[in-house]
Amino acid sequence: MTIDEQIKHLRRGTTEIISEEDLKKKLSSGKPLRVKLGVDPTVAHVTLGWAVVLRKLRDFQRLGHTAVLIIGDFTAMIGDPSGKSKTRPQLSREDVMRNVEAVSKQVYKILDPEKTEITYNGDWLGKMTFEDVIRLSSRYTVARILERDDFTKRLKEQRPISMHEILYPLCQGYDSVAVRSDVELGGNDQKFNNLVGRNLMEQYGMEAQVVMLSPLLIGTDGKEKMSQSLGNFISIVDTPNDMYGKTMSIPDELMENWFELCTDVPMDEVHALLKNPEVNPRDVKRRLAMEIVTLYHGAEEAKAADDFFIQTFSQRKQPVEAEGVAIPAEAISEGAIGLAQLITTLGLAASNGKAKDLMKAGSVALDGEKVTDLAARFSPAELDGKVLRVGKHQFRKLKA
RNA sequence: GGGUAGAUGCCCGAGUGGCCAAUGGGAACAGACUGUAAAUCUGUCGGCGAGAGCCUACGUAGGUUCGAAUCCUACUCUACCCA
Repeated sequence: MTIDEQIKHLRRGTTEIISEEDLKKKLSSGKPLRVKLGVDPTVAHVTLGWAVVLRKLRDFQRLGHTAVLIIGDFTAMIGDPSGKSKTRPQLSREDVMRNVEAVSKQVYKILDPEKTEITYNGDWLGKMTFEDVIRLSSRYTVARILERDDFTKRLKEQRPISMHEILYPLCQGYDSVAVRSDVELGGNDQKFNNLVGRNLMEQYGMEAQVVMLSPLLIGTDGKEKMSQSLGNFISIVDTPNDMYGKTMSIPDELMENWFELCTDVPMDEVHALLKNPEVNPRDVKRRLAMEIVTLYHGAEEAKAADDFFIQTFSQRKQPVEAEGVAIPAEAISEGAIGLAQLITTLGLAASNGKAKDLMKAGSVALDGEKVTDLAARFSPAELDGKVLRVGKHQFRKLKA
């Protein structure tokens, strides 16, 4: 691939490259670049939104470059103020470590472990003395920090900005210095932080990193950016059916964006599909869902998820194979089982009250027959082999 | 250091002695409709309970009262203004 072809390829799913000239220069040098990505361990899942940048990172790896993942174990204790109108709660060390463990496994579903370096920014940030911190802070001015959108906004709205939040961009910027990054990837909301990295590197006499920004993926609610705190996310370790189903639930308008950011389908093809009046939008979305499931679970699972969806949602049939579960002992009292208890203990509803609400609403069925009698009780033998449906989505084959 | 305002359910936000498990909006969940979604309409939306009902909740701890989210006292926390 020529340099221009490489750049064209890398440009997919980015909104801004600062600067493309610099990137070209670095790529032309022929040496493997160190491509930095900061990982925020405040969450326990790699979401599709996050996968956008991870996939970009993988693109670099395929071109022979090194991925430098920085686990922000230290910065997580501050909480990135990006895009937040509120001060974030600070996480405890244990929470952070638990997340790191979960996340670092998931990351390799996308990245090539051979070309990945994992570092923890606590290794350098945690060792700084207060004097070091003061020296670092002296390299930046308050005015420049406050330029940041979210700070400006909060200031104007008279909402609080804590001192530690002001230090956040400096910490992240210093990470770039510490790992000597050539390129830093990030979501659009990271622009400010990443640019601070560029500035600081120059201050420390290094060549400034190139900053590549990707748009934020809108979540399944179609409104907010995908994030775990909002619950509008798809995890890359979701089951194929979940992943597929959640994808099908996104608003139509999001499809193009999701194709670009979450799949490798050529955009010409996507546009053709979307423009063709003969094609049912539902089927375009099925294609999208299949592509996504294929990436994380393989083509076979994707096909199965598609079949499952068509049967249970479009045709409203019971799935051929519902997930089997044993009837938990806690649900049985005096030899019989109340459905509400069963639903709750299986985790299909948050409480008995909720389970009963669902029954009243007619959304609970056994083998296709609605059960609305709240007092009804069943013996384990009666339930054995039956398929319990709760809502449209959830099916369980019961085993006594 | 001085002053002012405030802390209510997932979020916002009403309530200012009994009619309050707490108006309203949003979110969420379910039902109908449908092309999957969206939109729309309907219902639900603290816990336990088949139900009657019981329990727990309005920053924390006490107090007044037959009765408090509402009054009093102390405390904690937050924001803003002045220095």
